[in-house]
Amino acid sequence: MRNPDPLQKIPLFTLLSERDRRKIASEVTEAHYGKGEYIFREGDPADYFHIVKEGTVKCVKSSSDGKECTLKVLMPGDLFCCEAAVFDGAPHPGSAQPMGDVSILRLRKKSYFEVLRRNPDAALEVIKYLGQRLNEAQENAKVLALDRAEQRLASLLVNLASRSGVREAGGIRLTVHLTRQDLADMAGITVETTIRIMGRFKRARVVSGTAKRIVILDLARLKHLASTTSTPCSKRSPAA
Amino acid sequence: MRNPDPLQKIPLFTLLSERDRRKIASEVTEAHYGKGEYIFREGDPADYFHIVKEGTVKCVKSSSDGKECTLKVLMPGDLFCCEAAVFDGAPHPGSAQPMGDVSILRLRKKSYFEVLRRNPDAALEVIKYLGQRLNEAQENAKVLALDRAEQRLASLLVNLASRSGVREAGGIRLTVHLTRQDLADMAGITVETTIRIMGRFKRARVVSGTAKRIVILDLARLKHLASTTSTPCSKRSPAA
DNA sequence: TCTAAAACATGATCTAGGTCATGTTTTAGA
DNA sequence: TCTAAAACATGACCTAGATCATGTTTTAGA
Repeated sequence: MRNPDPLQKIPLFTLLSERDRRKIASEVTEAHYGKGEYIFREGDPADYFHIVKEGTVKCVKSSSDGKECTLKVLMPGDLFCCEAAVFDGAPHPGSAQPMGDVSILRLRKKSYFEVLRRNPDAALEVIKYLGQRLNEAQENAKVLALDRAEQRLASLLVNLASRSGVREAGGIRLTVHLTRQDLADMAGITVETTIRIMGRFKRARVVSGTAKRIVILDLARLKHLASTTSTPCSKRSPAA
Repeated sequence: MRNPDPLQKIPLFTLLSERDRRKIASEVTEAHYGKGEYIFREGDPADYFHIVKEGTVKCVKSSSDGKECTLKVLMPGDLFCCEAAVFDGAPHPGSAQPMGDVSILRLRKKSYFEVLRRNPDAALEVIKYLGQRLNEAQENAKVLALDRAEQRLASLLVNLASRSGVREAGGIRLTVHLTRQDLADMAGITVETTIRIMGRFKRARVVSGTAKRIVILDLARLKHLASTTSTPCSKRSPAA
């Protein structure tokens, strides 16, 4: 049984005319990937838009000397490769890797642009979306440029809580599964440092759990830790 | 004597119909700022697009504990505040400061969006532009996350060379005037470190000069320094 | 259920680059 | 042209966090 309009719920497609959306939908193809594979690699030609249908995907960039950083973790509904897809002929500036089993919808970017030309409201929506992404990217750059490890990790967890957190007895659980290594790659620090800081957070009852089940116990405290260098977590006693 | 169509040469406006461009032009107002002033501050309401007409402007973000980082230096023709301007009602996520005397054109964002709705090609152009900016921002984040001070500074200088460099006998001179502090704020390092590294670059005949006159003498070498951690500048002898 | 491979954890160093202190040089404006 | 304020420069020191080394615990799949 095929979904007649798989794009209806994806923000960037809802504003299209129904006719155009159907047209686009008929051109969308679905693909599946597993851990260890690449959806695309840095330098590959960028002819498609990608949409996460199920699972999570990470956008990765690597430096010339082998190190990697994760720019963003994408969840169902997120559109990706938008950075590259807007250039004509330019290759992907980063890679996309599944973090487990995922299904991806892909759409030839040429088709999408044609349709956007006929749907100005949708085009403005895309402008808005890119503006938000740009904003996030710059906020991220600020954190990387100015904050120290503990603050970076705290900021990251706060962001993740709002993007993938579900309320639960005693805290906010992250639905994305992130190992310490994943967190490290996102915060621009090493695994060891991440483990140590997460250990402190744990002892202070700010977060709990590992990869499969990370729970934010004290969001307020975490926000505070993200925004000040003056009271690092280590200095405080583990809750009276 | 007033320029009848000041927007004609600005990339994001050339694709508008002449009629719309004139309409927009009639709504554009010009403003002047001097050193030490703010064009807008973080948190201010963002109702306008801004275009640099003359001079240079820097986009700045500051962390909660006072430190500042410079996200980008904007030159004549650059459009800014695009990050914020796309949200409805959201405030500016950063400040804009002139780096000397500047003239700025400002345009109510509502007007621009109305016009974009009627000019799909121009809207796609904006999408493209934002995609590029997003790309730059992510590239920047990568550098901040993975590279060390020397590489960051080298990358920065390479970028500046391509954005504001003019060929000159013996090298590429930067038309923007940047103090060591400015470079530091862009690279996410301290002034002292910047001065020391620039000193090394100078001794190695890779760059020369200060603020008013920075010249890149050896772009190839600089590119190499930007992309590898294995042969830092200090280790090499200052050219045989 | 067992087992190998991930993931998590912790301690012992080491160092890039931050911080502080104290000049010198350049620049701008009176 | 003089002078105060920026900007540039350099040394001494110190720490956050990287690196390396060596476990333990958890997870997945046979």
